[in-house]
Amino acid sequence: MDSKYKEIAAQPVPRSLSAGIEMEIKADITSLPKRERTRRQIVAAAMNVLSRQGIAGSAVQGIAAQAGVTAGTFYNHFKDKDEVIDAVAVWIIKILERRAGESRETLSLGAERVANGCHRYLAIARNDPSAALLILELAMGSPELLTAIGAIVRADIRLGVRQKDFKIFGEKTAVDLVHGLVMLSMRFIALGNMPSSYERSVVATALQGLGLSPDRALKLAQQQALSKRR
Amino acid sequence: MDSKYKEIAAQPVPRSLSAGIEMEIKADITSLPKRERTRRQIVAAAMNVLSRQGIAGSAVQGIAAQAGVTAGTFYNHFKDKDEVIDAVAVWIIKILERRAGESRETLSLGAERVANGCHRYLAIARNDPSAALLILELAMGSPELLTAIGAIVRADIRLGVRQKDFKIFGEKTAVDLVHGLVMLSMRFIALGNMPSSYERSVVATALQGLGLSPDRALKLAQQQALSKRR
Amino acid sequence: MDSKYKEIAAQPVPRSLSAGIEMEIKADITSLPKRERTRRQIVAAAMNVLSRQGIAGSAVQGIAAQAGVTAGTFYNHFKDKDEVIDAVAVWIIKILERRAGESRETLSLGAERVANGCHRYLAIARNDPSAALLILELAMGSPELLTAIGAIVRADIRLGVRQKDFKIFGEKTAVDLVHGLVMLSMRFIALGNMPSSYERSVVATALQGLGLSPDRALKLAQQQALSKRR
Amino acid sequence: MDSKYKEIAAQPVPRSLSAGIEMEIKADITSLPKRERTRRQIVAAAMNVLSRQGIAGSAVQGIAAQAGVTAGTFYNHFKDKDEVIDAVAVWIIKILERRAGESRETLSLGAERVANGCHRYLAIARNDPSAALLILELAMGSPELLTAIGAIVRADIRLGVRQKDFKIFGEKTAVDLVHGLVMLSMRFIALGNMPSSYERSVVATALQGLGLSPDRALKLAQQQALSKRR
DNA sequence: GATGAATGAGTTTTCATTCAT
DNA sequence: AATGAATGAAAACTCATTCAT
Repeated sequence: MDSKYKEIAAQPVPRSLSAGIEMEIKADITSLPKRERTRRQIVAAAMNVLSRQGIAGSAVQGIAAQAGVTAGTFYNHFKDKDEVIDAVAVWIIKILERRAGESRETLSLGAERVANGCHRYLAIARNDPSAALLILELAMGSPELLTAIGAIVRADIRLGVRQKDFKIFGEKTAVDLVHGLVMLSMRFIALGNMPSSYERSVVATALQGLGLSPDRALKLAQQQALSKRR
Repeated sequence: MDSKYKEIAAQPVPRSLSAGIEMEIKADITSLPKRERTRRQIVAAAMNVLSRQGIAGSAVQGIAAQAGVTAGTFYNHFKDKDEVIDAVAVWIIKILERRAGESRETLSLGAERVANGCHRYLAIARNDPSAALLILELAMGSPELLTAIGAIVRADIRLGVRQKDFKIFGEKTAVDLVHGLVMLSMRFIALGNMPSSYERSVVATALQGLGLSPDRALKLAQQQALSKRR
Repeated sequence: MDSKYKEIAAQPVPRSLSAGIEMEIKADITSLPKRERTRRQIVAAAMNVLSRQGIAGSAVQGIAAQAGVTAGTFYNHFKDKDEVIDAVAVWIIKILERRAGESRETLSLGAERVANGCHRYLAIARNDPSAALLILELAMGSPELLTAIGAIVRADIRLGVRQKDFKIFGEKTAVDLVHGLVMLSMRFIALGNMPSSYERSVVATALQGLGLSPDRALKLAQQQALSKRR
Repeated sequence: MDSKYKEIAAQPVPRSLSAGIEMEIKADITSLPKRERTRRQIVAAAMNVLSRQGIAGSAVQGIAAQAGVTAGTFYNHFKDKDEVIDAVAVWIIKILERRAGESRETLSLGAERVANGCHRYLAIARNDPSAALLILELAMGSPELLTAIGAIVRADIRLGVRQKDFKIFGEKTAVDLVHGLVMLSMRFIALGNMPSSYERSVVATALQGLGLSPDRALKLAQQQALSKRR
């Protein structure tokens, strides 16, 4: 029965960042040529459905229904299921990069930027657990997403090293440290309900791992924690 | 088409630790009563198939075929796919714990133990990429596995703290640091082919994240790296 | 083996009322939009298969094959087996009601109507044993069908009571009397081959149970028996 | 998994007539030779499981588990599932006949006996709905059970006719009247909760259908209703 | 470009039944 | 006689994908 998928589509999404990402994908969609408009609608719908049901649990028909089109239309725009998943990943990277760019502008220290970046990711997990879990799931599946996200923090770390704040054993390892810790913490935050003190502790630990003294690590973690939402 | 599953079963498994784990599961299987013997055979087969095809990509039929029984027999022993996956996870934990226990006996310092443990996990990724990826996938799915594995390193960290080697912001965060970094690195090692210098760098970074000075971190990382195989 | 279901579909249906009901369901099907057309085809096929094989003995695949579609298509139209069975029941009620309405128009007495109704059901059993058995099976499974059919005879009984023909102990019990007797007789007629005198005897007994004198009961039973076919 | 069936077996049976019949089947089982003892145990278990889960919903393995034996043993005693169902039917007939015999001894009038018999069946539905539903289900499947049970009431009706109480149109039809009404009422009682006034009304209606005057019918229905339990 | 309808290959799961011990 | 283990055939249901209109 097709109605089944309509039902899934009808379920309200709790006001959340997933809706946030979904909305960003659909932003100024009206100004686009028709073909691109439908495509975007489908990608946004996929973002929505994938975060709610997980990758394996999502069906093309569900995504199509959520987008308000039929499965046939889906295949007019995407070769197969994987292709739309890739498209979602690409959009997520794009959006995360933009957000990262926005907040980094005002911060001059690499350490600050790293702290800020970590907090931003942890906030996603807190404010929109399902989007966070989707990001993690995507990251597991495609090393590209991992690398892309890594590129951002890599630049910040390099800056921090130049500023003599960080002492690291290798750029890649340093990125992995931050990355690994943050992703694992995102999972815990998204799944359980960790106290917000956990988030600060995570960020401080990451900074210490990059070579900061415990004191400075903690101080920076606190500082950047302030601007929480988003 | 049933032959499909036979083909899967027939594919040779590259000489690997998965075979290693698979073999450990089947060790002294002959001395067991028949029921338990079959059950073990299925668990071992599941270990084999799951690592080759991933969790979502594995079918009960395939596991049964690999075990040399029919799907019906599978369901005589396990309620469903999830149950056998849990059984695999339990076995993996058991085996990892045993291996961890063996090597820790000779090490008195928490820092040494942590270094050694990290190296051990990274070695799994190097020697048996698919088993490593399965472990990672299992860990993503069930926080219990995560916690179980975490318990081992947690004890080592606590020891290191008592010995004034580690300076941490919280036990959980410290565990997550090690865990997150090691798991991410395992993925990279399993997927690409990282140089073995990467492994040392990873371990050193983890130790520095726990509060060790760069020098000692690096030294310990080197030291424990020696006993690689296994 | 898929051919199994094709064979079932290929078996000729003995010229019968089941075919009758099946045909009524498919009547003017060509004028319908495609989706509804297929749906009807499946319901008609279900009617066919269910009467031949019983509810428990019927498989979705068999119904689909009989309808000339695949099982997948079946599930595009019905959530599960139960849903198509319900649809069959609804159609049967609809058809039985229509038929009842047609013959009642010309009869002014409640007693006549009851006699006529009973004969009509018994005729189904005689003319189309398997359809009758299906109706009985459906009635056992869902009290709603029972109630729906009951509503028809209930009105007739009420009329007869107002006309001082019937003396009953309660409307429900009266309905149950007619219902119980007719359904049981339908079974006997459908299974064995009872003489047509049995049918008259059944109707007379029902009328006597409703309070008619033996003479009038028998007379009415004879009278209404004349218009047999259908 | 086999444990599944053990769980079913472990569910407590509400104190009931089903347990009653089950117990009667197992009565003085200890004095029997081993082979017969096991057989009885299985039949009793079948009675238990069939009433709880319906015929289609019962599995051989469940019956075996309930009997405390394995499925293999089941097949040492019965050719197939149908055979044990037949055996249950046979036992039910035997028990119902015995009970009927017990209460009829004291009643001299056919009308009394019929009234008493009807009440006895309705009481089964009230006191043990699931056993009643099983009896009905069995009756639908095998005309033999129907006939066997019918034989009892047939004798009573014949007696009533000789005593000039009943005026009927044929013995078979008269039996069917009683039978049909009682079985349908049993279903209603077993499924919903009908008031006990319903039972009296049912019996009165049956008697009126056999030719009794409304007054006598009602009086006898009341009279025989007194000895309810069992 | 979009639709809606159909497909068919999977996949899980259940269960009556067999059989060596 | 009983067991316990295994079997294999069938059934329900899902879903990615195709295609004529």
